[in-house]
Amino acid sequence: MISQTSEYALRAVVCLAQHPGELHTTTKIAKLTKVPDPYLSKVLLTLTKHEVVTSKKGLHGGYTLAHAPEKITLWTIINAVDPIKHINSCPLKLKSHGTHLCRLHKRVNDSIDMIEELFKTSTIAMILEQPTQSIPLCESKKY
Amino acid sequence: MISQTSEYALRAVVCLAQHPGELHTTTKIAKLTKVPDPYLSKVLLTLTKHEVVTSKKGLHGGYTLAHAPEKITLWTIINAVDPIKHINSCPLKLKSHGTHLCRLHKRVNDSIDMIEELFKTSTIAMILEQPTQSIPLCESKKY
DNA sequence: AATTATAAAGACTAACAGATCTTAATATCG
DNA sequence: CGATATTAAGATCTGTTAGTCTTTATAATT
Repeated sequence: MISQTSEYALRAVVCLAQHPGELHTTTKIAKLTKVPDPYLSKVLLTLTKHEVVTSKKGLHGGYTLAHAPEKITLWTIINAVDPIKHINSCPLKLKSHGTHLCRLHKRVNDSIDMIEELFKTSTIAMILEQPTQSIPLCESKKY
Repeated sequence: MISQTSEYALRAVVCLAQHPGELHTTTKIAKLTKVPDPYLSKVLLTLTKHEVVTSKKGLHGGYTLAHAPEKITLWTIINAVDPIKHINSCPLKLKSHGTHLCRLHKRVNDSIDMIEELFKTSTIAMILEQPTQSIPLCESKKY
């Protein structure tokens, strides 16, 4: 339902949010999030371009969040790496439907709208809010 | 968000539902739904195996719905060709999370649950209910 | 029985997402 | 300045999904 890339991006951002202000190298994030290191570097590059995270090059460089966790939604992240596609016009290209979807495509698109809305109203801060039994990315109860 | 294959399957079933009782060949459905003919035959095969449609071989054969449109939901169809995968346990395989998801994966899985629920409560009969401005698959107002 | 139209099945190809590897650019530190 | 650790960028490999093609099995008609 959501792509592997999106899942990885979410993990990376959550990881950075758990250590506010600190710079993390790709390798470190990769280990903490269990994402393949070289692939993660691509994902982080995309997140940088979309200004979800900021990067610092060179020795002692790394990544950090570009904004406060309250300002970053799941949608921001997903949309950066793998944008949600809405059905804006008839997939069959029927002229008479045009932008006025039939019930079938309306219904499918409604579900997409619904998910997008949920993601837009879910901030990283909410994800980090204590306490639940499981802490994102962490094996124990502390992080 | 939903796969191309699912979209094709939905179209095919809607198409059959619009002509109740009639047998349709793959080629005919392909034309009406604008789906590539040889690929559609694969999709229809899957739908047959999941008893969404029934097939009749040989001369004057074809496909028809296996059940009344009221009994077939969008979920039935999507689940047959491209099942919705839920997050049942921690994608990072963290032992302490196990089946108890953290907030991140809970939130993502909630969205999947939500979509599934919408699809489960959407029948083909509802899709065909008259009238809206656009009739599924049809260019004009008549079918 | 022969012919024909059809679904079923499987082999093959193409495109794309996911994942890896290599090199270049850049910043820090001694 | 030179060495080093890091991101940036791009080339390449791989596996999956989408799409095509060919052959086989089956049923109806003549």
